[in-house]
Amino acid sequence: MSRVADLLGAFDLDPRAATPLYLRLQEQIKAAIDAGSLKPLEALPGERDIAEAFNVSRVTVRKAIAGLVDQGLLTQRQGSGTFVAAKPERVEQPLSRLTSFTEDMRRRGMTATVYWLGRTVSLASPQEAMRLALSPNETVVRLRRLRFANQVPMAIECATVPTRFLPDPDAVDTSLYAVLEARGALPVRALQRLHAVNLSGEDAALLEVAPGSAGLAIDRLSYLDSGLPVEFTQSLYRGDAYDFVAELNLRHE
Amino acid sequence: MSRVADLLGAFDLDPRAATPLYLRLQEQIKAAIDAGSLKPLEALPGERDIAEAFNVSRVTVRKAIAGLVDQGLLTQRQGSGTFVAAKPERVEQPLSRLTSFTEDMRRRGMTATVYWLGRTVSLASPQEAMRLALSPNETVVRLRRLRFANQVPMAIECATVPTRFLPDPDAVDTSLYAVLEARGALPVRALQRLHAVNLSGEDAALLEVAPGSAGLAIDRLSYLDSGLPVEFTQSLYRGDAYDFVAELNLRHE
DNA sequence: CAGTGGTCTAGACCACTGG
DNA sequence: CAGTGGTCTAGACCACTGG
Repeated sequence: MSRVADLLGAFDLDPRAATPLYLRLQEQIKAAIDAGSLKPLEALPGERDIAEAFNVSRVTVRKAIAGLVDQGLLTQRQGSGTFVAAKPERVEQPLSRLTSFTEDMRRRGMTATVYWLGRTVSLASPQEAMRLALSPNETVVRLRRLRFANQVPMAIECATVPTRFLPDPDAVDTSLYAVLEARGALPVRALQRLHAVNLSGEDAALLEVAPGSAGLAIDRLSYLDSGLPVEFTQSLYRGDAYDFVAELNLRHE
Repeated sequence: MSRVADLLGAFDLDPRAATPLYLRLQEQIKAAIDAGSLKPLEALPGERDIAEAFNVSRVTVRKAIAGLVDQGLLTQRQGSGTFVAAKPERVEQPLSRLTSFTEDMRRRGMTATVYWLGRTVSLASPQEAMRLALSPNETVVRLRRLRFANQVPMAIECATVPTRFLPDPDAVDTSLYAVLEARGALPVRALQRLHAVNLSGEDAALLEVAPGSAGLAIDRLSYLDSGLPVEFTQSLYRGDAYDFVAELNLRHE
């Protein structure tokens, strides 16, 4: 038995079969990887050897391999060979997580504290009414807070929540999300819009940076599972102290 | 002038050119779509006609087309023909998509153009070697570009790619990802880190804003499905002209 | 240097489409 | 039916790798 057949198994190449040759060959190779006869980082036989062993043309072998490379099961290096891809090893967190400042800082090993700039209840502004899908005479709670991480001012945060979901602004201590969760109104999805701004003198002073310093302006609109908007938050983060991290994935169509 | 050349433009097929024939042909077809001489839903000339007109083999034509089909720009129907895909018009994009600037702008209905600031090949810096998992004596391609959307400067982008994945910096025209995809090294996952900065005089001048204006600094490290890092890109976006949008989801534990 | 993958050709036959 | 894309062959030369 040849080395190739050893690794990849026997191959029935009935030319009258319904599925194309290259697809059957692809399945063959895939099976060998799944079965473990080809281990991660191990090299496949050369394309010419596979072609000869299975009595197909090299183009057909390449087409079979190309599909597996696309799928990430194999990698190719010119002049070197074709190799089984390394184990995925994902231990990561989900794509994009919706987190509160408090939780975010705790995960980074920092202590989150808050200085209250204001908590008020008033009629929704036309802009707020539109974003939060409210009728014009509904009321909202506004929570303006200065956020610290390890005593360093990090962000100015202004959250707007319909009183329907949060009747009492004084119920919020450090975490708005904790209170919303307790009231059964925890947002599960959010749309976030983010751009860079030069901080005004007033904002810069609160954040203890020079006027005109770069800041990150983040607008966030959060939704319940039902699709109802719960919270609209405008934040200003210090550009020099905050990193926004995201994991992205390629669309699979 | 033949019908094919009419649609796809003249083609210089210097056989000694650095970039492969099929990639140049691919660019040609793409350009015809972008320029509008091939409109959405319109049929391309037959593969045999293209091959004859450009004096290349049909296999080469098919490989060029295959890449564009993968990118979603073309669709093929056996027995019928190859057609320009319908306008993108995606109402909502998936959670977090890994996109190229070119693609991003096209989706926003803007035209992306590029001014090259430099393309070099050199040894990887220690920092680059670490991020891209290279041995210290490996070489990288550095692509420095100024990105425009509708003639307005939007971003300075500096991409670093191991020559292992991109041997020839001149192969990249507008889209690095298109070239990487053609070379079978399309990243499928990326980690992005983003913060606000005040733009230096030099960067501000390139972006046509006042020195010290706020900008968005985005570092992105992209990975193959195998987990191997492919590309490290540092970008500076104009704070006043670019919105970064993300959809977030609550962790499900 | 031998061996690898990367590109390319000129041809062939097939299944399918649509007038 | 002519024309299309889908598959496949047997060969060639290239750039690159790594001993």
